[in-house]
Amino acid sequence: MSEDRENRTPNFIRNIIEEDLASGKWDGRVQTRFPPEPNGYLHIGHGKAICLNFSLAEEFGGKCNLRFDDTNPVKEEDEYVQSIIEDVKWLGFDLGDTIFYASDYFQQMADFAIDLIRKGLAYVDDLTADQIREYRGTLTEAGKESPFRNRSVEENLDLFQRMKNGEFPDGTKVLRAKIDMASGNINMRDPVMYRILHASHHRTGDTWCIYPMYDWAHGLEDSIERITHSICTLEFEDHRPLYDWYLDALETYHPQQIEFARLNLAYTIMSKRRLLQLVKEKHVNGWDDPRMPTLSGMRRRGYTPESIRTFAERIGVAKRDSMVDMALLEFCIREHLNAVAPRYMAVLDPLKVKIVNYEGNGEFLECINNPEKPEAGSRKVPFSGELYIEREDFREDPPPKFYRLAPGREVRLRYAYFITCVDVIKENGRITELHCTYDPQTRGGDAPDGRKVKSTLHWVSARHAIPAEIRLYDRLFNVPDPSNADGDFLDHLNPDSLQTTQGYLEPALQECRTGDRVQFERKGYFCLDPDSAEGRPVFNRTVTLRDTWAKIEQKQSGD
RNA sequence: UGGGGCGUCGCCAAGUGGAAAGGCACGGGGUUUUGGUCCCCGCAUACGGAGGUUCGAAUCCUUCCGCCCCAGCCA
Repeated sequence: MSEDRENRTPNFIRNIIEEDLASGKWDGRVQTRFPPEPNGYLHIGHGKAICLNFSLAEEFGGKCNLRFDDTNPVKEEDEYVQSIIEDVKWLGFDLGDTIFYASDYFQQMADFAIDLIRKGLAYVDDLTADQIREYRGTLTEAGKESPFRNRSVEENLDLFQRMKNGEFPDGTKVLRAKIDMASGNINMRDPVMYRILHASHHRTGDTWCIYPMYDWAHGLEDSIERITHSICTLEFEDHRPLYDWYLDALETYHPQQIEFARLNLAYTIMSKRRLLQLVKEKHVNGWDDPRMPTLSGMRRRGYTPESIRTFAERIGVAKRDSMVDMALLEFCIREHLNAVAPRYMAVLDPLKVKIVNYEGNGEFLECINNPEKPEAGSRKVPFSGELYIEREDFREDPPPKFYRLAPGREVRLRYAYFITCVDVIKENGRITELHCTYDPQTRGGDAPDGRKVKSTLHWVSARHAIPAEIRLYDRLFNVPDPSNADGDFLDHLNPDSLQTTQGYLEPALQECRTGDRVQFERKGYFCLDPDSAEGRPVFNRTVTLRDTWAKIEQKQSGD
C-alpha cells in the first residue's frame, strides 16, 4: 500500500490535502464524496471521479460518501440509483454502511432557507422564468433587480411557507438569494434557490412540491456530511463564490470546493445527455452495450475494475482540458488480462484444413493455460485430421514478411505438429479447404532435428469444435471528438463498430460462465456475454492483442 | 467589450528560482511454440510568443497570442 503511494504521480489535489493535514486545517480528517445525479448510467469519466475521491480518502485514512444528488425528480429514477450503486461497488471501493441521499436533507435545507429569509438574504420572486432571464442581463451587461426583491421578511416567510404547502402552481414563484444583480459572475445575480415542481420524487414521493437548485443544495449536503474537500469538475469553478456565499451567510460548516478537469476519451463521448440519446434512439443496444463508455458497458465488454483503476491513476488529475488516447485504456486492460486471463484457442474466421497423412482417429495434446502464471496449469485439447485455422493465417501469394502458412510452407500448429501446405482447394475462386501434411516427429511443437518454422498458428479440431457467435467491437465514432465535430454527433457514428462472426471454439471453452474473461491465443481478450445460450456461447472481444504484423502490413500498403 | 480558468514531447502528466520525472504512443535491438508477454536502447538545449528581473527562470514581473467554461425555475 505505501509502495503503491510512492508510485503515484503527485497531483494538485493530493498536495492540498497534504498541506491541510500538515497544518491541521480539518483536525486531520479527510472526508470526500462522490455525488452523482441518478439521471443516467455512470461512464468512465465518473469512474475517474470515483477513483479520485475514494482513493484520496483511502490513502489518507478518511472516508468517501456515495451521495445521490437527487434534487430534480423529473429527470431521476430508481433504476439509475441501482445501477450507480452496482457500478461503484464493482469498481471495488468501500461504501461503508451508509449510502447518502440529498433528498434526506430536504427538511434541513428548507430550514436553512428560512434562516436566510430571516437574515434578509432571500426573497420570493413572482417573475416568470422568461422575465427572470431578461432581468438577469447578459455576459457584458449588468442585470436589474426584480420588483419583488424588497418584500418584507414576514411576507417572504409567509409566501415561502405557502410555496411549500402547494398553494401555487409550477413556475409561478421561486425563492431567490439576494446577492448582486450587477455581479460579473452571473451565478451571483440573485440565483434561484427553490422552484415549485409538483412532481413525484423517486424517494420522497409527494412530500415536497418545492425542490432545491444545485447551488443551494450542494454546499448544504457537503456541510451536513462534514465533507472536507468537495471535489468537482471545472465547470463549477464559477459556482464556487456562490457555494462559499451560501455557507458563509448561514455561518455553518464550510468545506473547500476544488475543481479538476473532467475526462475526455478520444473517439467516444462523455455526455450523459448524448449517451441517453444513443440508448433511446437505439443506436446502441442499451446502456450496457459493450461499445458504450459506460461502466456497465465496459464491464460487459470485459474490462476489469483493476484496469479502470490503474487507468484512472495513470491519466492523472489536473486542471487543463485534455483528450486521452484510447491506447492508454487498452494498454491498461491488456496489462491486467495478460496476467490473469486463461488462454484458449478459438478460430474467428474458419478455414478448413485436412491433414492428408494423418491416420489416427484423434488424440489429446497438452496446452499451457497461462504462460504468465505457471500455477494455472495445463489442459488437454483434442486434435484430429480435420481442423480449422484462421483464414487470414493463409496466403496463396504471401507478401514479404508474411511468415504464416502458404503453399509449400511449413508452420507450427500450437502445441501440436508442424504442417506443410500441399494443396489449395477452391470453389468459384474462393479457397474452401487446405490440404496439408504433418510431421509426426514434431508432436507437441518441437522438431527433433532442430529445424525451425517462422510462425505458430492456433487451430481447433473440426470434429470437436463448438460453434459460437463472436462480437468484434471497434470505436463507436470515427472522429476523435464527436461532440465538437461538424454537424450532429450521430453523423460520426462508426457503422462498423460491431461486427459479428460465427467461429469455432476448443471444447474447454464450454465451461465458461457469463462474465468470464479469457484470451483467445493470438486474437485478443474475450468475455462471455449474457446473451449466450446453452450450447451457443456468445463472446465479446474486449480488446485485440498488440498486432505487429498488422502494423507491418499497414505500412506495406501505405507505400 | 463582463466574470472564471488553462497553455511543459504525438497523447496524458510531474515540476512552485538551481538548472526538464514517469506512463502511453512511436522507432531500434534481444528472448520467445501467442508476429502476445518480457528485457534493453532511443525519444523536449526545451516548457504558447516577446520583453524584463536574477549569478541562475518552465517556475517571478510585463505584455501579447491561443484554448475552455458561464446568461436552466438542469446538475
